[in-house]
Amino acid sequence: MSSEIIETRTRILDATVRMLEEHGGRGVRMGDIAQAAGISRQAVYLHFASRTELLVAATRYLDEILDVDRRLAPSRAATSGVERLSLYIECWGHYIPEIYGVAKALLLAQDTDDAAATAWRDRMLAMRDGCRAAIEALHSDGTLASVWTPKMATDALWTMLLVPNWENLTGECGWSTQEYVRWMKIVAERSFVEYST
Amino acid sequence: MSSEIIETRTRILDATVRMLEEHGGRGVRMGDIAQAAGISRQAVYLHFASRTELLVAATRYLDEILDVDRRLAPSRAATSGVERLSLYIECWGHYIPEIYGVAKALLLAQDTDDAAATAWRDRMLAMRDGCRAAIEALHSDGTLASVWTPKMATDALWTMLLVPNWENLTGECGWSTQEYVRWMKIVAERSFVEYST
DNA sequence: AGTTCACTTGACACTGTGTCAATTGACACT
DNA sequence: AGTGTCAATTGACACAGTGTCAAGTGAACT
Repeated sequence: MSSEIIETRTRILDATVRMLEEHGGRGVRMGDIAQAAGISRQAVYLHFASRTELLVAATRYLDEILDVDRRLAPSRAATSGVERLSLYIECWGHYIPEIYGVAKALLLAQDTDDAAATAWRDRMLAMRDGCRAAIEALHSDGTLASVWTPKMATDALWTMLLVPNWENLTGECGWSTQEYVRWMKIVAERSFVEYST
Repeated sequence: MSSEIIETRTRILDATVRMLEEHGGRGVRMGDIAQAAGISRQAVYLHFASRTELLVAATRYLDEILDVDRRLAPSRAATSGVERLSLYIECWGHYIPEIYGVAKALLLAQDTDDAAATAWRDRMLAMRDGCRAAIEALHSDGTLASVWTPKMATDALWTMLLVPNWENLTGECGWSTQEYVRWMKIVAERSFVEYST
């Protein structure tokens, strides 16, 4: 019976991820998710106290499925700062499209819900750590361009990698994920790596 | 009497701009604006058919007051591509904080309203033209870095200049507008201008 | 005196979230 | 067989904010 609880919860999370993915994170209501999970709208509230809580849980659930840690391993194993920067961008750039639906929904929920704003911020701060690590690696290699302090370079790189930029380039500009990754690498290397080698 | 119509309309627009500026574009309701303008909520609808229409009108009104064209003159008068790029960033970077409240409100309205999305997109496309002009200027100077096509460089510069980036750097990272402008100039020059001169 | 027009007041429809209460149906324990 | 538990169901409702509608007020123009 306790396995049934888990099962329904999982079915809701699956439905949430699927629906958000399908609709680009926009206009998916609690009732739609419930319907997709084959239960009543009210039953969703037996497992998640609010829409935001569901979205946050879906984010975590998706992270688990996609195995973020494994994906980040190559970047962590890099032997130079330049390589680390490049591999981190590669990893994140391919990750965004996979989480986009859920991420967008959380991003939109921010406007009306403080809990959603906090959850999103936390998530982005975790991503910032990766940026910091890459910049630190450059710094200790002595290859961080001298115009930057590590803190400022981290902020700048972090901001560039934020979801809305990916959204604009792939949506409005019609870029592919490949092109996005290539762009980010070029901009980041030219901006943060000292020319002279 | 026709001057009274205009007066009330203007009073509403003034109130809208003021309220949005004060509250960072968030959580300002039709009733709040009406109250600030000294009229009833319903009276606002006598002048603007919807919240979105009011926001769009407020944007135009603010553009008029701030005299965008005059501000852009120095950048248009630049004698080199590099100078034009730098002056355009300077201009836009100082413009964002002045329009932020209204811009944010329109940005938020996008989620629920297609008309708002279109209005915002148009606005951003106008800004993109400035980016294109700067990149073209580099290109015809022969100083556009060879990794870029003009179209891709335009997309990339445009995306970097988008409001959410300014928002993250000044909000989350605590940068001043000065620092933001300095950052953008450094990143843009290093990214788009050929080193060798 | 009568018309026009901006504006007011008050009521209401609509949407989506979240809550509450009463009910059903399956399973487990005795 | 009888009882309790618990997930889930149904239906109703509160709440917020936008937008609509109808009737009424008051000042200016003719």
